[in-house]
Amino acid sequence: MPEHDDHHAPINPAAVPARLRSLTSRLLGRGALHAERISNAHLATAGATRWHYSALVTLRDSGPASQAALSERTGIHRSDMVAVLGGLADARYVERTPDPADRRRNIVTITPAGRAHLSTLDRLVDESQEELLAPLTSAERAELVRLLQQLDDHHSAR
Amino acid sequence: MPEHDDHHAPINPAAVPARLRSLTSRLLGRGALHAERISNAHLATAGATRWHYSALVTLRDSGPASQAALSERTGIHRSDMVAVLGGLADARYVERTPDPADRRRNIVTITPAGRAHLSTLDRLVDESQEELLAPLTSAERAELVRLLQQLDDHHSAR
DNA sequence: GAATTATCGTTCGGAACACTAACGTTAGTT
DNA sequence: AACTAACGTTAGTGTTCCGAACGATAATTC
Repeated sequence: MPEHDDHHAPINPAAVPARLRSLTSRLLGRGALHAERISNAHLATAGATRWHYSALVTLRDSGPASQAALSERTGIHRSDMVAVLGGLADARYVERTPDPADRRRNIVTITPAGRAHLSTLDRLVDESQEELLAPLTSAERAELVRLLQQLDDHHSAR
Repeated sequence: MPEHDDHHAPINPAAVPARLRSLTSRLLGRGALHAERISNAHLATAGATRWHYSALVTLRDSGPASQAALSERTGIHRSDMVAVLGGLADARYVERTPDPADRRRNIVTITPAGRAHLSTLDRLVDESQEELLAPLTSAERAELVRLLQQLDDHHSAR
């Protein structure tokens, strides 16, 4: 007969050790997972992914660009960019036209339909960030962004 | 003839748009990637991975445990834990013995050799954190850990 | 006590992600 | 002219995270 309070007690009831709990690399991984799940869930309601969103935002805010330039700006690998733009082009959210000045390149441009779609995605992303950052004050959110940017800038530097 | 300063200039030289640059979910993803690369590179010099490290630390700091308990504490999926412990057991860093009180369970224990190995890994992980957090002051590192813990605690809560 | 329900370790496989290699095409360099 | 390099594209690899299912065992319910 089982004791009700010691039911499924593991050999040792201790939780995550402090060493692990305060490991920044681990916390970053877990934070990224949470963020990824939340963002994908929201964006999926509009049939989009984070990659689609990144590409569209970059096209809107930094203007038309070649696929290589888009890759560099978004961090999406150029071999993955093909499918992302393929999907966006199929939905008429972007247009791919050959660059007359350099025939190796495509000039990718966001369409009016793409802008409309993007404004929906913008809203979904805002909701994602709100859900993700719910436990933090707005000062804390700003500080977190600042620290993460410093980290990224440092390690992305060439 | 190419101009040397405009060599490979993309259609539009603008960089990552601000909207993208300050997106916390994106920054978390990039930070996690940097952290993962650095940690793996260091741990690989001792033939280990982050999973091996997490398991060993948890066994040392929280004591012997079943595989299910280990899974819960480390966040490693129980189906992946099998191979991790298999590797550690092959190297004699842990021992898996059936639990006499519950024959479904294995009791996993870290061996003296495992502790010795772990002290090496501890050093490598410390070096990883130092490399990862190089651009931050020690106050900033503490603040980053605090913020990330708040985030993780909130989203890991059941 | 028998039948059901749940947990354990384990195997298999899938989905997403980041990336490499290679190719034909085009441009730039020597 | 010959070489080198970048472009978009396809195919494929390794890792990570996860769900499904299984036999074995334990706990719960009738």
